[in-house]
Amino acid sequence: MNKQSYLAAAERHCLLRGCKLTTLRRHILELVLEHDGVVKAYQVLADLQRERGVAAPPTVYRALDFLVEQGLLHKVDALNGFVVCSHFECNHHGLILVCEMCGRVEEIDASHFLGALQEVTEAVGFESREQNLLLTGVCKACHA
Amino acid sequence: MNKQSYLAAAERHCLLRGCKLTTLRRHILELVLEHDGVVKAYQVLADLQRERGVAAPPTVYRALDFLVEQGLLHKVDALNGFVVCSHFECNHHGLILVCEMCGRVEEIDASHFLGALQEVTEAVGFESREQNLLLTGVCKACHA
DNA sequence: AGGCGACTGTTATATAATAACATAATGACT
DNA sequence: AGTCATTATGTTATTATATAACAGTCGCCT
Repeated sequence: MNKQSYLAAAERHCLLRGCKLTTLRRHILELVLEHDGVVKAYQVLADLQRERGVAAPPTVYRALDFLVEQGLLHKVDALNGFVVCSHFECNHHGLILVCEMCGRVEEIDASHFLGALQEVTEAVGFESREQNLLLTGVCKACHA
Repeated sequence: MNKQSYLAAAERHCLLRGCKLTTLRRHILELVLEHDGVVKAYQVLADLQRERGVAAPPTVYRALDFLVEQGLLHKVDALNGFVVCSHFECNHHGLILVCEMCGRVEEIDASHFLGALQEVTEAVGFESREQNLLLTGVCKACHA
């Protein structure tokens, strides 16, 4: 999916959910899209400053948090970063594979798995929040 | 397992692996054991300072990194914290459940599961590092 | 117009982690 | 014992990540 159609889909997605993809938020989303794979908040901040002059951390963090909340981005805790979600429209449980070498990200659907996972945790009385799982490793390209 | 036998087991573990559980590292491990669940590096630092006077972040981080490397602790990225590993002796693939309410941690074995997960990732040519998975949610006690 | 709610701007600060270099302890070898 | 290399720890400073708190703005509703 190219950036334009992604952004259009994101617009629709927000409309459906009754939330506002404002100019700023859309701008931040575009900045994230400019990069392959995982992007850091302060990288986005730098990009924003380059295009717009001054900008402070909260501006970026608030927008990123919004985008995560709407399912448009995932937060990658292990790397203190963010990555675009490629299947925000389907109700999915993604498994996010992050390459340690190149930083690129692959998101595969693992709904059946994570469903089973949920059963395991429920067996011990633990109610896990819906979330995406993340694995780090080495991708096909870098592994060769 | 109580703290004393845990520490004794940790000693053995390190001996077997040919690495040194020095006084400092052991001390840090004890400090982590003092807490239930997830502990933060700066909390450990504060504990250490209380007992020993001055101490700087690298002292703590280095020890924590060592303990993670030896499998005695897990790093909990989502919370910027650390938690003791309760099964460092068996070669396990743990699934770590962190309660958002109380911060307590439950580690269950999910080897079969994570083995299957590995197959899925290999199918797309991704070689995932051995790692423990972590889920956040609400534990039995807090859920009631 | 006025007021409400949301979004955004701004300043300051809290929290987390590491770089770089100095010193000390350990162990191997002669 | 002496020396050398290696590992571990101490120390200072800095970088990186994230949030608190408050001020201003904008759109929208009545």
